[in-house]
Amino acid sequence: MNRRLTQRGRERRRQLVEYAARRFAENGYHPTSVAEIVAGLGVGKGVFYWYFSSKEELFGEILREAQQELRRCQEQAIADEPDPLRRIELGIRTSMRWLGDHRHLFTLFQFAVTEDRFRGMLRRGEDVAVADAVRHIKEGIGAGRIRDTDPMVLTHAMLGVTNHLARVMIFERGDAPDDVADAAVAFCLDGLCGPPEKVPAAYR
Amino acid sequence: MNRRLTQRGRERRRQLVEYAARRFAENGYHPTSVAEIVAGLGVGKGVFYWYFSSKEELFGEILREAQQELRRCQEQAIADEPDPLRRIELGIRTSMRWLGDHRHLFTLFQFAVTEDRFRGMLRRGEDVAVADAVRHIKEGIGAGRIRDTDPMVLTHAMLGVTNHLARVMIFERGDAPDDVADAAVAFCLDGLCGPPEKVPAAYR
DNA sequence: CGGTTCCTTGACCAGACGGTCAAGGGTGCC
DNA sequence: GGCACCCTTGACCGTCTGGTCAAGGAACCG
Repeated sequence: MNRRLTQRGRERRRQLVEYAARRFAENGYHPTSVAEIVAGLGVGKGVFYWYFSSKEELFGEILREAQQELRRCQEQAIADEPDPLRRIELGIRTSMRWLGDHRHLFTLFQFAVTEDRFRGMLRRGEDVAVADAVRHIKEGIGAGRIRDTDPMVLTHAMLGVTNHLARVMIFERGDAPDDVADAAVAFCLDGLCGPPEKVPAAYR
Repeated sequence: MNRRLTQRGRERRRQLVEYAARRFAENGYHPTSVAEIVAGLGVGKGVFYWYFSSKEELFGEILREAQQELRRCQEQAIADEPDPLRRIELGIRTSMRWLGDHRHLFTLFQFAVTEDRFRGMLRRGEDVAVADAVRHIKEGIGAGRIRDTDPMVLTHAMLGVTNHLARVMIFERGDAPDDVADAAVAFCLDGLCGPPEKVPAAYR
C-alpha cells in the first residue's frame, strides 16, 4: 500500500506501526488480531486498511523499519573509526544498546525467522549488515590480526553471541546492556581462553 | 492428558507428535490447524483429542520430548571424557550434529521463545543444560585454562554461536554439520583472533 | 461557498478455528 | 456369547478471523 499521506496521516501510520509492534511482541503475531489493534488505538477498522493492505504487510513494514533504524545507528557509530577490530567492537556495542532499547523488536525478528514468508523479508536487511561486517573482518585478516577463516562464519558467530546474550542477559536476567556488551566483545575477540597474555605459558 | 495407552495407542501418539512437529515447523504453529494435522494423517478429529487435551498441550509435548532427546545425546557423548575443555567441545559437536538431523525441531525452539506461554516450557529444559555446561566451565576456570568470567555468560555465548551458526550455515547455506562444528569450536575457544600461537608477535 | 481529497466509521461477510460429543467399531478377556 | 475397554468417526457448535464497503466527516483550496 503506497498512499500519499498528509502530516496527520503519517502520524496515524506511525501510531499503528508502533502499537502493533508492541502488541505483536507481547502477545504474538498470530494471536493479535487486527480488531484488537484498532480497538487499542480507539479507532475503526477501516483506519487499519486505509494505511495497510493486510496484516502481513504491516508486519513487513515493522521489520523493514526496525532493521533500517538499527543499521542507521550502527553506521553512525562506526563512521570515522579507522581500525577494523575496533569497528567490529563498536558494532557489537551499538547492537547491544539498541537491542536493550528495543527488545520488543528483537522478539519480532526472532519470530520472523520461524515462518517462511517473513524470513525472506528479514534476509534482505540482514545480508546487507552481514556484508558490511564481512568487510571489516577481511580487513582484519589482511592485517594479520584476525585468523584466516571464512569471514561469513566469523560474522555469524558474532551475531549469534550478540543476539543470544542480549536475549538471555538483558531481557531475562536484566543486566545492563553495556556490561553485556563488554562480555560479548571479550568473547568474540578471544573466546573462552582469554587474551594471549593471560594464557598460561604451558598452552602458548 | 495422561492416558493408559496400548502399543497401538503409543504408536498413534508418536505419529501425531512427529507429523505435527513437521507441519508446525514448515508452516508455523498458529497457521497449522488441528484439522490439517488429522487430515494429513487420514484420521478423524476425535483421534487428536483422545491423545491430547489441546493443540497447546501437543506443542508442549513436542518441545519437552525434543529437549529430552537432545540432552540424552549430549550426556552420552560426554560421558567418559575427563577433560573439561574437551567436554565442552564434544557438547558443541553433538549439538551441531543433532541440530543438523532435527532442523525442524530447532525452528520450533526458536518459535517457542517468542511467545510467553511457550517460553516457560523451554526454560526448564534449557536451564538444566546450561547448568551442566556451567559445571564444565567452572572446572576449566579452576584449572586456569579458561579466563575467569561469569560461567553463565560464557555458556550462553557458546549457545548463541552454536545455534546461530547451525541456522545460517547448515539450514540456509547447506554446509556439513561437522565442518560448521569445527568453526564453532574454534571460535568458542579462541574467538576472532585465533589460537595464541597464530597471533603475530606484535600482539602477544 | 462548492468541490476535492484525505481520512474514518462500524456493520457486515464468508470461512476457518479449536474443541465437543453421541455413536460405533475392534480387540481381547471371561 | 457377552462384556469392557481402547480407540475412531465426523457432524456440529460458538466464536473469532482478516478483510470489505457504502456512507459520512474534516480539512483545505479555489
